Amino acid sequence: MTEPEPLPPLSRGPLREQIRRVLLDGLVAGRWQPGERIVERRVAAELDVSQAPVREALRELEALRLVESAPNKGARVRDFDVRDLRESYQVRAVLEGLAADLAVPVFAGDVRVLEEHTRRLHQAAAAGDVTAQIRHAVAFHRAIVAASDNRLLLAVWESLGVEVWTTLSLRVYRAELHENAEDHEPIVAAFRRQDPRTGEIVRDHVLSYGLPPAPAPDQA
Amino acid sequence: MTEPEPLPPLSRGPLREQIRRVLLDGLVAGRWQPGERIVERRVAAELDVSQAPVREALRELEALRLVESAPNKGARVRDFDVRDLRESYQVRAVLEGLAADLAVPVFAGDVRVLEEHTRRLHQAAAAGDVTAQIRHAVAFHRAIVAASDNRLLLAVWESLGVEVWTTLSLRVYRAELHENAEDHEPIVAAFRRQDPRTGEIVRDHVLSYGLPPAPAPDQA
DNA sequence: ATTTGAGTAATGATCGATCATTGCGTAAGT
DNA sequence: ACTTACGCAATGATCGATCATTACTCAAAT
Repeated sequence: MTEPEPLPPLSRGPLREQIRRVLLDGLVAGRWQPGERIVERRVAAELDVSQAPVREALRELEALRLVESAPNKGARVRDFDVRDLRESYQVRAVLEGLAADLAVPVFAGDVRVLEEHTRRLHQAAAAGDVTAQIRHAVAFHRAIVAASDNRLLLAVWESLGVEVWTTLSLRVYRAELHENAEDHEPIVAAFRRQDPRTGEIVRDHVLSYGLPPAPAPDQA
Repeated sequence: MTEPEPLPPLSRGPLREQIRRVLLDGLVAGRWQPGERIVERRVAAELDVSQAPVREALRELEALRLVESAPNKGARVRDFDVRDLRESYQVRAVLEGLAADLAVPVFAGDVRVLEEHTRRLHQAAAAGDVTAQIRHAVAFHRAIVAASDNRLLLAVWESLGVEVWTTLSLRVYRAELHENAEDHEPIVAAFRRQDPRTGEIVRDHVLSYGLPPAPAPDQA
């Protein structure tokens, strides 16, 4: 088995997953506006599939809180607001704070993985690739959660849909991109020296994302 | 509209919800054992419904991590272990800790709701009704999370399925029932005096649930 | 003009049937 | 005996059609 890529699988995975991706892309691209309905049959016809897998895909989007639905009412795109972002960062902060505390002994000072993510984040920033910046910043945070060795914690964190929400927050109301590489250095350093306050540091780092655009620091 | 109860609705709500309840009850009652498969068609035939709503109900159980499934493999009852409980309490601890901090100014010292839950918990304990104990203890914790006024936090907490998991943990391996009423008094008191350490107190309280049976306290 | 209610189109919820994958038993081949 | 390939039953995934609820139109009644 030395073949690197057998062939680009024309249709990989269950249908519902492909549909979910299409819907996700559509939401991120703004094809459906907030408040707009997503009609199961219309999507099904458009993708030339039946209603069933579309339903299932919509359920997954509902779990990500990207759409909301009531019985016999169907799904509609959620109308995001700043409150959603604040709530998200509050929850992320405590989750990732816990993850960091749990991850410190797991990393055991070996932070090469985190350094690699930071490096790519730097590269993306230098190239001005916002999408890649988000992707690598999220990967950085995810690596911490994954290292916590708490499966539930990882599952809950994934259910927040951090990458999609971050992307959307940039699109919907042109929020600032907080994820700059420098901010992650202190975190890497904390893990490197196995600082008992690493959780606290990570928590405050995430929490700072949800804060107003950063007050002018030129006043003592 | 003064009629108190028009009629006990013979079949309320969407089918999938009724089915979900049946499956939940079955799991809690031990009708399906850990590791056992739950076959969509068999359940459908047994309840005289079609496969579709059963599928949807199973998806919800999967979200509660009560069953696990892989594509084309179907669902099977998860094989819970102590690790699951430990993970659950760790996550609950930070979530409810955050909720408590957010809820302090919301309660503003008015803890009548929490007192009521505590009172009922006492009653249930006195009556030896374990199920009611769990129900009221969970309601107590849920009240704190609900008071946090963070919708995402509440949604994430609900997704943990605390009540079902607590009940199951008693059934599967006869875990101890930690939820005794006295333990909740310090929490109520902290909210009453709006203690800035309330979050910390709640966090430690929840975390203590996941600890071993409590070491003998007779040694200084 | 406003309200009420029948009628209807749109669409979610559910159904019964079919397609496709998996698991497993069985037998030929070594 | 062990391995491999074939065939079949079980079952998840998907489909096309039907049922049931909702949202809406519009006209008659007030």
